[in-house]
Amino acid sequence: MFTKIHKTVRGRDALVISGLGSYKIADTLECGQAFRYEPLMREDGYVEYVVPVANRIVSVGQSLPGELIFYGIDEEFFDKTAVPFFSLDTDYEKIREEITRATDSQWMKRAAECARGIAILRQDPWETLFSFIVSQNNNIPRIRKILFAICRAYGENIAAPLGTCPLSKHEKCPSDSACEGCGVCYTFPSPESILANPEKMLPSKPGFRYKYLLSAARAVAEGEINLADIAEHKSYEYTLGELKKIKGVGDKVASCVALFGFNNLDAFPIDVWVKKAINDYFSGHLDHKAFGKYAGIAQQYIFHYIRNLEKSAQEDKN
DNA sequence: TGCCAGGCAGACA
DNA sequence: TGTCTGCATGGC
Repeated sequence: MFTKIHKTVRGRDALVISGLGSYKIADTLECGQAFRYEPLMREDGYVEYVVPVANRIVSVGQSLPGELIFYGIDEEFFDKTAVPFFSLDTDYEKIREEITRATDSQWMKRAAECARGIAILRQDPWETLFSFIVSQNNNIPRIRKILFAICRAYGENIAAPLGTCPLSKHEKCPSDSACEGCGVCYTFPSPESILANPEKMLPSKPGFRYKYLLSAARAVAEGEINLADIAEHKSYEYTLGELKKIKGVGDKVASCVALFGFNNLDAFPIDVWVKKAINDYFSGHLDHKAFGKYAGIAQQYIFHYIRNLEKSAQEDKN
């Protein structure tokens, strides 16, 4: 269990959380499960990110694994909202050991070691659903770009009063009136606001996904699927079945939403990267059920590791 | 310049 | 039931 201490860090009031095992905020945010975050600082082993959490701008920094520094949030918001969002109440070190024990594959053991510190966030189900529809046949930088543009088009700026967003002084956010440079400082558009003016999405260039985003907005707004009911049900199979009722949502998107939006840790999304890992390192077959209720976390380790391997190989080539 | 990306639906065999 | 193809667009 973690401990909380209020103190001044880097000249700012902060809530410092210790005892989080190997938790790494950079790997957790940048491992492909979330798209709306913005790195604010990376220097001398210190990283800091700005993340919208439940319509508040949260600034979180880290110098040491297992210790997070939250700026500008009160303890009540931390306990009720930040703890579940960042999954700080889950012992990922124990889960990682369990996953390592469940496999004979040395490659999988290395993947678990490489991904040490990654936690599965508990994101808003609607935002996760919308985001992973955008992710179809797309790359992460472009997914972020599209989502940021859509948030700017529809969302309400939550940086008010002006200057409360740390990004307002950031080079990526040159605006002196509000945070118009990125999508982090905006609320995520509701299904109803999308339906009220769907054409506003078009300048964000969602491409062929436009019709799928509309069908998702319609399904949620008109009650064909009930996200609160799915969250209450807590079963992966039920979540998958409900989400796949939406035109444009297949196994991959539905299982990502189950994992990252509904915390179904047994979900096992198979995308091009995981498929490649299974083909190259598991002789074309991987029984994910061997990882039991943590299959989704094992999947994220595989995704993270294979992408890092490919990235290193590419850097060696250049 | 061309390949590819956290896929999916529809056509066809 | 399984395989193939078109879809929009831009990152690399």
